[in-house]
Amino acid sequence: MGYNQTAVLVAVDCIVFGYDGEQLKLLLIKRAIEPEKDRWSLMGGFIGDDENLDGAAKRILLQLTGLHDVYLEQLHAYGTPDRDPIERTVSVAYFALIDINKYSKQLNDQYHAEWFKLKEVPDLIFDHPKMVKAAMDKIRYQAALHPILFELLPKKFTIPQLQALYEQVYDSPIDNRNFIRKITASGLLIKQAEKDKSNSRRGAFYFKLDRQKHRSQFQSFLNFIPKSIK
Amino acid sequence: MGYNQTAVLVAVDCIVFGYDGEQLKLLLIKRAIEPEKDRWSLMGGFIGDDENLDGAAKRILLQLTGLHDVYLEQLHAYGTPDRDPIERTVSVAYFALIDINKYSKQLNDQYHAEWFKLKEVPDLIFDHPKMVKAAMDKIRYQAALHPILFELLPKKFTIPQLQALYEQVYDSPIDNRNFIRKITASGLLIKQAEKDKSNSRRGAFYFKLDRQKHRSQFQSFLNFIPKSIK
DNA sequence: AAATATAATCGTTATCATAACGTTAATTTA
DNA sequence: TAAATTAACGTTATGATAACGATTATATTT
Repeated sequence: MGYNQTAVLVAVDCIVFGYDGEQLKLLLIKRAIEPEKDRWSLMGGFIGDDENLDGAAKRILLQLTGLHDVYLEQLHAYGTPDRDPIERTVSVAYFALIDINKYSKQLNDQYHAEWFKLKEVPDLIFDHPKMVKAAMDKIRYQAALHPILFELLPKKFTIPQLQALYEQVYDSPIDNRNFIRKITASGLLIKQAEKDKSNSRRGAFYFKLDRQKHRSQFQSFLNFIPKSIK
Repeated sequence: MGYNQTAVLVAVDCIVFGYDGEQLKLLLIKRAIEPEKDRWSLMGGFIGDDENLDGAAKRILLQLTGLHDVYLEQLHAYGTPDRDPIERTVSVAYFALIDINKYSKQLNDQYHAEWFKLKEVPDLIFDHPKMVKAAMDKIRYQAALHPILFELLPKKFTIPQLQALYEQVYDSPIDNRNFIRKITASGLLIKQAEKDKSNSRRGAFYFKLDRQKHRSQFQSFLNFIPKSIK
């Protein structure tokens, strides 16, 4: 029975991005097993017998963050024969975007997970650096055309927070006046009465995302970033 | 030794698109083995022990078309547990864009390969219909932003051929005068002295792709399709 | 009370991309 | 020679956008 072919392990690795309103960060764990024990690594795991790839990614993300209903997207499959020195493993990478404030696990829990600023990511095992770079490239590409970055924000957020997020994703300053105009023109935001006064004297209004419009306009190729960046 | 996990088969499936100057087509084979023997299928195969995923896709494409140096891009990994009824197989799908005229194998060779017009694709096995749809969606997305469709054309081609290709990809008519302007403004084409007189009385000039510019402008988010389609 | 820091609003302009449509040119067939 | 067919060039109005300037609001610090 079967095709009489060499079977290999299939794993899923998750590149988890989070934003705390100020800094865009990457979630890493300290690898618990040999080889490369105690080095920093993406969270991953092998697929289960009754699980599809998306399901495996969801499960791993739940284990790592305690969160259901996270924005998750398949990135790329990696299959160089020697990418794992112990046993041949094909890895399907996923990236996730979450609101750090929702992150419910204790840091330094069983996985010794930690958030790293994007510019301070440590050395990673295997081909994980390549995965992280590919994920950032994809997010930049996607965010230029679709409103995905809202997935990183809490339910209520301010425009300065939103703008800082875009500026970090593109590592580039954005004109505040044009940014506001474009964002408000998109109709995606609903202004709240309340203000966030933690970061300024005047205070910045909170906004909520119009989920209805977000869904319906997701494919509309909105350009939220200035051309000069492209 | 090893991680003591259940191993599965990993295959690569290729969605091969071709253009003959008139029709955009999909290359399919008649499956030679059980299950689903003699039904139409994408060309696929299992990864070799010393092969990475891209390498496996290249090898399969060479077997099927006789071509090296084909435009090939990873599309998506599919891993539903029962997608292959015989043995669990994770498949990494790739799509390829080739000039049909370069296709060097005899049709009805050992794989019983045949070209099908996109609107006349037969029933396919397993989740191959999903893969074909995903590939078309991705090509439409990519072609709206990058000049990938040139990969489908021969060295020398005419503007009417190019336009017909875009019209088929987007299943939508395009204004010829605006199309020409946009294409010429891109600077990607080099006009030849010779004309193709097979399809019209006046004859259409041949053009060649400026490979240098094609490479350097590939990331420049050119919009070759009218907004109305988006 | 004045200075200050951040948020938000309103406005201007030059440039560019684009859709929609009209017109002319070249060539072969009837 | 006229008709038919396809290719190629031209015009214009509209909208998006980047890059600026200027002003107002708010509450804290000096």
